[in-house]
Amino acid sequence: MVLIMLQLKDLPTPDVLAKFAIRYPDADVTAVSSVLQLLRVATDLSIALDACLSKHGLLQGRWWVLILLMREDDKTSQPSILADKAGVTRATMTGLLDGLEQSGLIARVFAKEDRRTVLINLTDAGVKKLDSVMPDYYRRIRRCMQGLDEEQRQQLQKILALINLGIPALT
Amino acid sequence: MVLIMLQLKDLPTPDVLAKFAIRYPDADVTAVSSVLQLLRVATDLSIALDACLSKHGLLQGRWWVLILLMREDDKTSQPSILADKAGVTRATMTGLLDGLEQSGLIARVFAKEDRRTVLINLTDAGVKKLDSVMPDYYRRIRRCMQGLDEEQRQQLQKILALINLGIPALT
DNA sequence: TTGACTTAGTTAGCTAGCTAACTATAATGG
DNA sequence: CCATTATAGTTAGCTAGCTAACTAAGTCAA
Repeated sequence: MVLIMLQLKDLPTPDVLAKFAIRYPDADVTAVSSVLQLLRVATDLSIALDACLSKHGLLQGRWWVLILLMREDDKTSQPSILADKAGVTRATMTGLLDGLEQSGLIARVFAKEDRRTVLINLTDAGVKKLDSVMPDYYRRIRRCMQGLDEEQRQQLQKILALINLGIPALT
Repeated sequence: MVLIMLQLKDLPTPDVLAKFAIRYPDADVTAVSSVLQLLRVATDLSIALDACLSKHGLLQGRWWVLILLMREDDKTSQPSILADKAGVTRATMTGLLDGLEQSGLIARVFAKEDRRTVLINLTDAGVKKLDSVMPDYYRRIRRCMQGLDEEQRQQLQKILALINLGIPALT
């Protein structure tokens, strides 16, 4: 997964927003500030999680591939399926798998029935790597979210679902 | 601003999360799913906004620089200040300004009092460009957020502020 | 006043995404 | 049953971030 946006260190103050709202009357001030804050917090979260992964020698893209493989009962999948699930192109997946194969965390096996397809297998080393990363990762998420009670988490998910509904209106 | 993360097309279903929670008892299921959904929605939002900007021939980084300049009363700033406000390195800002200068949207002027500093000025063409982009951008944000009433927007901002407080605990 | 340090900006080279073009294999239909 | 089309994966080259190293200019203190 890869979200691209500026870090927005300098969110507009209410008076800056008001000034822009005068010049551009279409501006919905609370909508804009909500969206910007959402992007800002998500960016900071993503950067912090990246830092956690890099301590374990992983990058977000590669780590996500390991998780997708771990979800499979036989710890096996295919590049095209992994690309769809991770939301990257097949070309990008080729690169991610190259890195993981070099580190010995996955193995490429050619399929017998269809010689076009490659089976991607999570190796024992890959399982071991995830087993060392995930507890740390989950502990950090827990600590980060401990200020929110169960009701607030549900509110957040509901609100995010509403925003998600509105995203098609953007394009 | 640039947020980096996978697209997470395939968020874990509750039963996948539960399976992982058994293997990794530190997992806080509602915390993890909230964080992942937050990253997912923010990613989709960011991609949709990028698409909007690219229709106007802009990229997010460059557009953000124009906005920062528009906020200044004299429509002028410096590369280092812009870099800090945008949350990018000075090297990155050099590249962004190169592109904007080539398009004629900003101009570099050497300062007289300190010959190290370069003054960045938003040109008339830059103002015109923003005046054509911002109304469209604001209209889209409005439409995207129209499903949320004022109370929900406040709830969102409050919850995001709480998460933001927890982010230092991640590192 | 000159040598060491600081600051502003740029350049060079790295990364991990992307698209487009390619090879190899399989499926299909006239 | 062979020509066309579709599918799986890879390669090549682009982009916009990054870090590290650099130049040029200003500051400060012995």
